[in-house]
Amino acid sequence: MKDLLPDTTSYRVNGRLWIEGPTDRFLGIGRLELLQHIKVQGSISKAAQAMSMSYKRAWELVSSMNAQAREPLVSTQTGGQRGGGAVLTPTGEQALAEFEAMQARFRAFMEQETARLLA
Amino acid sequence: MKDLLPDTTSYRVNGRLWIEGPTDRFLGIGRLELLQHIKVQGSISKAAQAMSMSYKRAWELVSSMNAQAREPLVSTQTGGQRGGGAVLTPTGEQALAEFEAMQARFRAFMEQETARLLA
DNA sequence: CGGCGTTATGTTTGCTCGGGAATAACGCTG
DNA sequence: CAGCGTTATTCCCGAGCAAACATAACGCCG
Repeated sequence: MKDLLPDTTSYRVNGRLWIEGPTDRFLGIGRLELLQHIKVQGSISKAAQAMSMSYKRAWELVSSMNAQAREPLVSTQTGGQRGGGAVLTPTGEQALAEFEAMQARFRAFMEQETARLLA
Repeated sequence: MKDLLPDTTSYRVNGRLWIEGPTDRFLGIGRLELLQHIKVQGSISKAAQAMSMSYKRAWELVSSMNAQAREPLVSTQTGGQRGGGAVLTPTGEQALAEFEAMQARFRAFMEQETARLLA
């Protein structure tokens, strides 16, 4: 492959990986990052802001994930101390960890393929 | 992961893989299928038709691939016997074969991850 | 030499998706 | 009990992107 590319070093293998159910996407890199931000920020709106994503979209993603899992990944509260907030449930923590690991394996796969590209 | 999914058998890992350069995408599954159809049909317009893709889009993809590779992947001719046509160059054949192999490895990776999902 | 099917390319049209605004409800907190 | 920041939800609009349309050029072939 390298012999048909002009500048071999500037090309690389890239991709996206996700878990999908019968109807919708369940978990992808975007949703993963959203979960990570929610874990840190403790709120959907703060997480959305930090990713420069609209609150509406962030809420829709959370809603979609919660609807598809056996138990919600994110637990939300309206009103209260800081106006409300959102935290990861144990289920959410588990999903986060496992999909992070899957993503890591995927990154390794892509690096291997990139290396093969230039070999 | 399986213990947090409602119906374990209906979820699977899916994804997209591509080769990208400094500016554009170079080769992905869509472009691969387009090359396969061009090889069979001998024309961009027939290939586009067979994929229910617009001719313009198909032509743009071919143009992008040809511009990025050291030598064109597709050779075209206007006018003549059958009005013109398009065939894969040896470079195109090689790119096709190598990316098909990469795709096959990617499919295997996704199947492995799907299996791990349900384990 | 006119017709055909193709490549090649610009222009317009249309549609979908997400962004943003608007609004309500909620429950601490001063 | 008013205020605040959050969740939750609806509605409208614009940007972006791909399809559709239009047109030119090309070169064999009857």
